[in-house]
Amino acid sequence: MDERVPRDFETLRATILDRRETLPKRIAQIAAYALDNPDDIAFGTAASIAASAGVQPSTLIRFAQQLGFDGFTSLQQVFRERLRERNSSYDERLQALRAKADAGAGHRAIFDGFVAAASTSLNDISRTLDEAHLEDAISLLAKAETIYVLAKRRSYPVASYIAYALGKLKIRNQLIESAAGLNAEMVAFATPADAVIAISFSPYAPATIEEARTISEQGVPIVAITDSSFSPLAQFASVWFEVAEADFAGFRSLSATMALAMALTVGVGEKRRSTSRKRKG
Amino acid sequence: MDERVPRDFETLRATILDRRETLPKRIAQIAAYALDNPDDIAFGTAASIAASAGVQPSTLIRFAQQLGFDGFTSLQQVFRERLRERNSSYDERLQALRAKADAGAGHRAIFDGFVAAASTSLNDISRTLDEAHLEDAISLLAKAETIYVLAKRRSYPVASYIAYALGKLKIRNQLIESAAGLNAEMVAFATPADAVIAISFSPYAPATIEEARTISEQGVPIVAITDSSFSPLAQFASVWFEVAEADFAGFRSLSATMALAMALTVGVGEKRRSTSRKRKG
DNA sequence: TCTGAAATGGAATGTCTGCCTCATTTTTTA
DNA sequence: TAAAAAATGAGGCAGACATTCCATTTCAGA
Repeated sequence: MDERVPRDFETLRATILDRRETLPKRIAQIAAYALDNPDDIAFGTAASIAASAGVQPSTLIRFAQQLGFDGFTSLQQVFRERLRERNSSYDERLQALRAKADAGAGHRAIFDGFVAAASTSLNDISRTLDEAHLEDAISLLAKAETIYVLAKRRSYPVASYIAYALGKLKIRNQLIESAAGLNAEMVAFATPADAVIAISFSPYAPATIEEARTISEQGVPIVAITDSSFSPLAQFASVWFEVAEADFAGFRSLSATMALAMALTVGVGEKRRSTSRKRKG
Repeated sequence: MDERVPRDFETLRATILDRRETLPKRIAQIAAYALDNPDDIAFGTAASIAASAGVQPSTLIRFAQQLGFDGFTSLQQVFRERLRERNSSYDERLQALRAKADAGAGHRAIFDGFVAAASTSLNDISRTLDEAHLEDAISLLAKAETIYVLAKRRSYPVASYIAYALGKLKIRNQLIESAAGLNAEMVAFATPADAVIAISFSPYAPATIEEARTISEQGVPIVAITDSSFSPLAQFASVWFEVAEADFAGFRSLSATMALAMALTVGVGEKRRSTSRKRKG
């Protein structure tokens, strides 16, 4: 192997596309197959890949050598590395991006950081979400006459999207925002036949906590989305979800919370539809 | 292999964690290693993995058999499948999840769908974002005296998060919401020394378009986030970004828009800091 | 402490691997 | 068209592979 061997997948890909025209027929056949089915190259054996691509194993090795590798195995490493890297812990990537952004690597690095933070958060919640809690929360909310949505500051965008989605689904809801200063009155309307979605992360907005306390004392069931079991919200909640959002440049991602919020909202919509069908049927 | 063999990685993971306590010492050692280094299991050979984990190859096979597989190779398939799936086009996964949710596969499927939609959107924007546009937009916004943030309905949550973040960064800003009905007056205050971030997706909220038109006629530069070059927002904008958000169950993800919005916000913060440093120095 | 069972280590085994070689076919060049 | 060069196919080989087997150690219960 000389020094010009493509070591990463993108370079390899470019090299192949570049030489495509000049490659012999069978070699080109493999080249096309390799770019179309990179996963097969990564995991298959020379024999199995050759069979899938409709060539002899020896041709596969010649293809690798033509690209400067010393054999099929070296070529395969590049395809494996690609899967590894794509899949590599987002946490590590996030660390690297943070360092890069700190070093002043430009605005693209900041953007990449936010994307990575969002991806990390989605990954995390996807692994940790408790399905039973999800079912419980949806059942609880589906029974409510009015769903109150409670969140301030950083969590407020999520609340506003929930309110928007509930409205679209024609589910009666009330967003409790701080602007108008009428929160106490709004909260007082809630009865045990209603339900609340409350969202708050550390540092917990005192108003959110206070309103949650008041409303829970009125016997209104609460579904909480928060960030740890020590959260003051957790103690008032009938069901609560722990969502760990990764942060970047001092701002936490909302992507995981958003995904959960939308699942709750649409889940309630589905549940209501299927329940009313049953009643009618 | 009987029918209870874990076929997918998550089930396998759960099974291992479940049995962790009851496993023999060496087997447990491998179990821990496998969950910590899944990539090594996927790519390594029985000998190399055993060496890394500090056990004999035969133990590795016993581990696989204890889980119900007929050998190490079968176990390895699960770890390989995991990499394949993770890497497989999110679009395909999303399609599958939509079908699943339509078939009434429960609320977990809905949640997975929103997570996949968010991931797809993040992937897309990561590939397509124009770095030059990002720089232009940040320069433009960094020069503004006041940043007006303009968005309704579905885009409003993004606007509210931008406003929150700008406030945290002590950047003067004004969120133009529909609630108070004072939009016309607010818009009238904007001068060419200010700037606007406008966000709107199809179907474009008429109010957003109208306000954007008015404000651009006043000579105020606009940074737009929208979903196609046919968007009416694009024609008023000095810089505009095309963001394609995947949708699920009728609701589009906001994750890509959020990431871009935060990059703009924090980018402006950074730029202001470095500019003021230069002025002082 | 003794005894049987379970767990472990390590070498032996037969299969399958990648790669080389050489005969044959196809393409290029004069 | 003939000769040379390149490309291809297919069989064979050495080595690496997963797996099995058996001797030894560790553990549990009486």
